[in-house]
Amino acid sequence: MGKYVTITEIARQLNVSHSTVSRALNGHGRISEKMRSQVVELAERLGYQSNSTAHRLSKGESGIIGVIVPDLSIHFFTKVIAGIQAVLQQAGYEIMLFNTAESMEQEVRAIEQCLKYRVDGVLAAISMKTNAFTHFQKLLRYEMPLVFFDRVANFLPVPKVVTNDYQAASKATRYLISSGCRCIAHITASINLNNSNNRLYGYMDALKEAGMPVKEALIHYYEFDRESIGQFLEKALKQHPGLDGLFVFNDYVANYTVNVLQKLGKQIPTDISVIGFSDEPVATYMTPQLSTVQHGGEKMGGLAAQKLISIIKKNEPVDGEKILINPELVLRGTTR
Amino acid sequence: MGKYVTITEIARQLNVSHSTVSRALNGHGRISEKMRSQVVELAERLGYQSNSTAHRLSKGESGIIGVIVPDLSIHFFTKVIAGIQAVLQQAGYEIMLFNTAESMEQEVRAIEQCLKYRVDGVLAAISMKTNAFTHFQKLLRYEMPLVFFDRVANFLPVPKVVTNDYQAASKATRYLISSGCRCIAHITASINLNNSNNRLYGYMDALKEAGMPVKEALIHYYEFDRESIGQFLEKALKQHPGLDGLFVFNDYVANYTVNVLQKLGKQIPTDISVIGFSDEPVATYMTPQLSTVQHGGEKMGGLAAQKLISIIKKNEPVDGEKILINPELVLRGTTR
DNA sequence: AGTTGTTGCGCACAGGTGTGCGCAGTATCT
DNA sequence: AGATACTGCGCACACCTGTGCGCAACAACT
Repeated sequence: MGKYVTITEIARQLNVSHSTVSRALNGHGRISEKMRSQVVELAERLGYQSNSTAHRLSKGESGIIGVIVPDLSIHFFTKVIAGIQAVLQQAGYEIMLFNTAESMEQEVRAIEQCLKYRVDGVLAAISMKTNAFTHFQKLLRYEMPLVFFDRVANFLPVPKVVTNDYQAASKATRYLISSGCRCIAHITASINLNNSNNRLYGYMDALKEAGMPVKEALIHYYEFDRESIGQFLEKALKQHPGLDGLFVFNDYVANYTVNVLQKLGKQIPTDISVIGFSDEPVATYMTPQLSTVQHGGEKMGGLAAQKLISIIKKNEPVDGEKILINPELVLRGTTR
Repeated sequence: MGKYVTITEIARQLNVSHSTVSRALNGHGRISEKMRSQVVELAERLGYQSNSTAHRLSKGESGIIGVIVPDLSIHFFTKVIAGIQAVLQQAGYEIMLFNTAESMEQEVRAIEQCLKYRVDGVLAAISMKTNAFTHFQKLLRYEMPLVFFDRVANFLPVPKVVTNDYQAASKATRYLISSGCRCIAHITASINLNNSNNRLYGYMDALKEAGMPVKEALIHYYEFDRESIGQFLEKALKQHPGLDGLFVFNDYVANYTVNVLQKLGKQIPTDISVIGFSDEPVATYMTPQLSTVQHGGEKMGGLAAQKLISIIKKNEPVDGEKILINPELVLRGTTR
């Protein structure tokens, strides 16, 4: 007994019209209690499943939200998706997932599909290779509700949910200071400027705030060449033997850094405290476990989804509002 | 500017019927070249996007595949999804993603939604807490194409794509032997029996095959208590000072184990070779980098998707066929 | 010129659901 | 008993696309 049961089929079996069945199941129009229970009972028995597609077609809503992510293998984004899903599910939406693999063509295609499927809204993080934005503008021309998260196009009049990198970095640095560190180095990334620059400024301002000098010799611009980290640390330790704190822009690199420091004979955190960034799984699998900044992926996803829903529902005027997420410190074994 | 353009609207503007427009755009019926170009031109100008929902409704296909995953934060599953997406996109399908967060209720709900949206097929990995299978049986009663991956229900007559854990473990162990190891220990998990038991047998059989004894003292059953690993290693090294090889059921635990061994003064891989399992990102962030078994997530996703498509398209009879994926060794710095 | 073949397009329906309107039947009130 | 109100349900349309059938117009043939 294969295929789906429709309300028309139920209507046929009961010798009534399909509208009666519809009313019985939804309780919207007037319907006698006797007929209602009769219909409900048969629907139950035949295993009726309402056809969302048809329903949404006639209502003009799809019940689907397009979620566009640049790289699923970045753990952070999976947390964002979890946050998105929790909120959307509450509101009765499902997720159509697009993984652009950092390709602009894929991103364009994803948006095309969102339009074709008459998705009710789009949540997107922009790919690194995206250098034109006509596809997003097209979305806006169709008045499609859109919210950016994490990777945003600042100049588009679209709400954006992003991490407060500046505050996060300053918080981490201030903690290092308050726990007794007197000479704090920072490893930052030379690409992906938006995020890491803000973290760099947060680090520098926290130092200045505490009356500590910012020294170029204590800042390393990482460019995906691991060896440079060992060289940097050896040189920094030679110039500043009192080096006792380190803030790293990313947990994976922090993990590597801890290994290098241990190999150089340093005790973590007794000699040197280390704080990473993102709270990736690797953080809890290190020895000692890594203190880090919780990137707040689920929170970001949840807020972005809420914002999107309120745009869809209340039709609120869309502006370029930027929602900042203040990350939390997660203190584990690499700090005092 | 504003809402969607329909073929009816295009037809109205050209004073023809909507079927003419449909034919012009799809080229299925007979149509004059003049009319065709006229329609296409106007459609282009108005920014026409065909309404997939309506199209699929009339064709009786949704063009959507439901993908049910127990935990997105497990990196392996994101690779599977990437593999799935690559294949499905080729075939013109989109993904509706469900993350059950290892909850059976969520899994039941996901399947309910798949039915409501008249999804064309379902790819599922079962949650750990699933102890009844009526929801999957319901899916089968509706003749919904279904393929399991990684976490499967063996007794259901559904194709399954899984890792060949036995062969993977035996391959890893044989490599350790061939690279000169003469005393090889194994850390396995005491839960999730299916997978880890097969790995355990693969390890044991490889030893026997090489004429080496299987010793209980060299096998540790890990139960998420890290301290036990240090205790196990110290004891094993005392009883078997010649211990020079280690096969671990999971990269994260392997990472921890390498840290412990280094702390015990062992050189990796000079004194002891280590092989992990899964090729998680952490493997490349260790020093030395971890040799491991590539779990083959993308391959698994791709094969599962292909199987599903062939069921949908050719309507091939469904059986409980089990497709095994033979993982590859990834040799890095923790082996000789 | 009449017959046959071909071409271009409209009509009407299918797919499943929801709803405004109206009709018939019953209950209530005067 | 007649007027009014209300109840229960069917009809027809909307949402949008695709297609089988048939009609009309025209070309080509005998």
